[in-house]
Amino acid sequence: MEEAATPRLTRSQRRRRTEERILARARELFAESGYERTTIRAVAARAGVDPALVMQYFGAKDELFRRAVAVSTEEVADGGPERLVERLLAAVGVKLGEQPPSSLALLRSMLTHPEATEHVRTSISGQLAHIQATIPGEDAELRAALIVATLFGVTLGRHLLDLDALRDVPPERIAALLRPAFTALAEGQATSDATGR
Amino acid sequence: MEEAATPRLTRSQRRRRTEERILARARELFAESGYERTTIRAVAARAGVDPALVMQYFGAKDELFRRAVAVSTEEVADGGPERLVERLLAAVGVKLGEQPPSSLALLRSMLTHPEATEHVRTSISGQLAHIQATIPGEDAELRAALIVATLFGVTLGRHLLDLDALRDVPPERIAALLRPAFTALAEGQATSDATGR
DNA sequence: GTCTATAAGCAGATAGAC
DNA sequence: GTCTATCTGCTTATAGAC
Repeated sequence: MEEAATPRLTRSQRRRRTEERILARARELFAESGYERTTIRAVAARAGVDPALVMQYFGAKDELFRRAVAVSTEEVADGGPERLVERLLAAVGVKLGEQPPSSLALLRSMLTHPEATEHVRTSISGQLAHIQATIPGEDAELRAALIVATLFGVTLGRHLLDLDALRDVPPERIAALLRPAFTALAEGQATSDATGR
Repeated sequence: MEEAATPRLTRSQRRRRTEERILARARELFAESGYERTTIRAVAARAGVDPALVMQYFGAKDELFRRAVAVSTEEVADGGPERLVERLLAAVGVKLGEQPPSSLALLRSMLTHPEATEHVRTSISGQLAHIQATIPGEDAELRAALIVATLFGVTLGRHLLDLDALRDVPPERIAALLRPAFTALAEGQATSDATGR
């Protein structure tokens, strides 16, 4: 419509790029330091823009965080009960490979940022319900919860606590060791007399 | 030495009591909201004292936090390899019973407060080394790490994320379901071919 | 459209009155 | 010894100049 000299990128394209860059840097910082310790100023500095611009684009810090963690909701692949353990181990592989920064950002703040807590709780409940549905027996819910908790603990230990014993281990080795444990949880019989009573 | 009217509590006793009360309330708040969101003012308000008094006693917020989480380093009871699983399950019972507020305060901030992260990492490494020493085979370290991670995940899910599926379950039931899984991790053989390669 | 300047609020910490 | 009043610094957020 106008006589613009057709720049290589239109304004809206440039805007989108800048926005994406800010978001990427925000994810990094949220993943490193959590919600509270991450400042708009630091995000802006790392993205090479003015702090006011971040506010202009995202309105408020809450909103920036929400956008930064928005992507991350995974699903455990569907399937019959007999292949459950294999699918779980595949999930282990995924969780222990490269985790997307958006997930790490969410996990990092999950214990201290109420909204993040709720997000994680919902996500876990979803996985749990899904696994539960393919486990037989009346202990299904608890068994599913223990499986999810294990997955959870390993992911945390590796990516957020950086435990030496987990950090540099190939996912396949972990999956191999976890297989009998998951099998026991998913299919095994409960042993009574846990307390020696 | 002096003519004091022997009050029911000496000044130093009163002081110690007040200090303990502040510490207890601080633990509660740190456990609920984490380090960042807990303010000296809020601690003082809950303890019914003046904010300046808290500073007087503890000097700085960091120091208050350090004192609040100081107590919590547990040990997995010692013993030979053959009883390892039973000792682990006993630890489950402990971890799933009432957790001391100092532990919860530490755990709540473990992902976002660098000092807390380090504290937890050290504590976990200690447990890990201990368990590792009683597991045979060359996978000992990794197996121990997976056991600790599981314990960790369950504790977190129950006490900090308040997962419905874990919150109200008697520790004995959880221990019973966990036994075969721990046995598999502590004594079982690794199955190869985790990736289907 | 982008940035400068600044407002407004809240935190931890301090100095000094009582 | 305990509290009042305040300082200093840092944050998010806004208003307005360029």
